[in-house]
Amino acid sequence: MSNLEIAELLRAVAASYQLKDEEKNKFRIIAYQKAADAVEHASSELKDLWDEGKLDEVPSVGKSIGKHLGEIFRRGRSEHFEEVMKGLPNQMFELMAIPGIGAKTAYKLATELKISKKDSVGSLEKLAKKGKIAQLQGFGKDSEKDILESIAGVKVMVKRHLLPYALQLANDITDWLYGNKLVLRADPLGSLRRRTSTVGDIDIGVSSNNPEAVLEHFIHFPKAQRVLEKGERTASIVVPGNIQVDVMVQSPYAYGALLQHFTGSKHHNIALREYAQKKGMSLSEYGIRTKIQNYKPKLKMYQYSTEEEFYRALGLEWIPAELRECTGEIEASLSEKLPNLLELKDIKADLQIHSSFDIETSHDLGESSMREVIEKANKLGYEYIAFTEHNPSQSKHSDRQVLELLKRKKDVIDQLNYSLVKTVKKSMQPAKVFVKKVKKVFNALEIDIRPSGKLSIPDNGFDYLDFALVSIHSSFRQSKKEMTNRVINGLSHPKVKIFAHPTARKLNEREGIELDWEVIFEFCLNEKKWLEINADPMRLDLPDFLVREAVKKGVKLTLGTDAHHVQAMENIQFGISVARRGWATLHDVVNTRPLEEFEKMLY
DNA sequence: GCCGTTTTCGGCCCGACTGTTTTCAGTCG
Repeated sequence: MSNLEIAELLRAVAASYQLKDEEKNKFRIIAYQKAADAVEHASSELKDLWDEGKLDEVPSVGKSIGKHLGEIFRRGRSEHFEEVMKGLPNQMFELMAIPGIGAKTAYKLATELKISKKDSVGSLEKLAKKGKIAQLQGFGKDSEKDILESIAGVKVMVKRHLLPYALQLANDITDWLYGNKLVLRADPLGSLRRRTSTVGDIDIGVSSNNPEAVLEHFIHFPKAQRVLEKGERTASIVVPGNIQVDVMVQSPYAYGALLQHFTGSKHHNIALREYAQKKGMSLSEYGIRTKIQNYKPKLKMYQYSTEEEFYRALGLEWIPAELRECTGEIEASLSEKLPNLLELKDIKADLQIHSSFDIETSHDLGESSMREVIEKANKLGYEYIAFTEHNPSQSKHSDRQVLELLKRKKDVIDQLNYSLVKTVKKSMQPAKVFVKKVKKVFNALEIDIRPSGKLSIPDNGFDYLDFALVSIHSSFRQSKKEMTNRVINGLSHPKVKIFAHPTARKLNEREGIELDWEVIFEFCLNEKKWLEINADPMRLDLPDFLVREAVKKGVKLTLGTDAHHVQAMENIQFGISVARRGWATLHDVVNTRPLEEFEKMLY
């Protein structure tokens, strides 16, 4: 059972309790919902944790739930869960996938209408179209219409959105908002601000003294397909692709509280409020209510215009948005141990770039020339870069031909380096403005690790390289053990320094490979190998939670864009976000080092 | 059912919005 399936099961159990004995113990319901969230966000498979006896490391999974899950892993089912869910129609759990339908509504619909077991959602849709829902007690024409619209939304639901797409959309909306003079500030918040790898909804905070006028303007966003709700302070619309956009307005005096509230994550906010409560404070998007002795309403509301003030009022250092996932950031802030996170300006090189120099590669070649890439690297202020085309395809070449191609590339790069040295010397003439320029380009290669663990170039091919990256591009479904051995073998050559896009995941397309990360981390640490954070928005690989583990262990990281076109070199910002989400500092990332230091680290 | 910076017992985040209601329940973030 996957984590997602377990989370669904726990939610079903929570829903069952909600129907059966809400009054008796409503906190048990919350406990199951919390456990479901925790399981869904867990960074390891629960089955693996259970195997290792580490189930109690998952927060919100305690003795009781842990015992039932153990039973599931051992026997495939839990008697207790079955008992709790007994007598409830299966269809109701499926209907709960429709936004706006919770446990009680789902139960009512499932029991009072003849919902098909096979396709509950489709069946409900048909009945709604016949007007059957509106006839039920407690429902009406409007709720029937809402349900139909929600079902239509579920049907065209697209996968979660990649960061560049979500950022563009958010920018379009804030531009539209700024078209209204009453908007003092508009900021993309939520998961977009936290820079999660993919984004579901778009959340936007607005500072204004006239919320109603601002919301009225917002719902007329030209691309709005329908308005989900509009109140005094918040409104939600749907834009093409069934993407929900939520806007929340706050006065400039209290805007700091809104920024904090709406950035989340949910778990960070809950933890923060629990912490505040112990200090006699209550947090909301309006500010902080604090207990005051001899004060009439007992609680006095304080407003904060900035987030920094808001956190400070709680006795905390401001926490960077990327860290707000309830994974220890509050404790770190409290003890002034927040990491000094990596920043864009720290990066001195891009360590994965594919040029158009044709060495008849096994996978796609880049589209920009080496000259164009160097020019772009100059603009980005880099000190050095690496050309990392794929290895020449093996099937189409003999070893001798591969060596020939590698030599050709080396000759060209040698020439390039020669000309770079000359221009650097020239630019160092006195009285000239010092411009940071690329001083050296490295001759590297991205080499496939074959299923056997062998690399896809002949051994003497390494003579032509400064260093190499290795990566998985085939047979993604090997067992964890096989895959781990394969990768260790692939990393073993002394000139192999970087394990590129280590999980080989493609967001929205395929899961990553299975690896024994403990073994990989250990190997990298001992053998001085580096794990890449691939900044391609489709990859963002190493994923943030593994970056965090690597950083804890002291494993060094590299950032590379995997650019196949100069434009894509700007994606480095997304790699930075992943590094920050993994608590990485400048010291954890190799290509923050100046050229001379980097060269020393290579050998 | 979970959990511990006053606690192994006694708490458990906080508010907005909607529809069907005559004061609130359900859902969501």
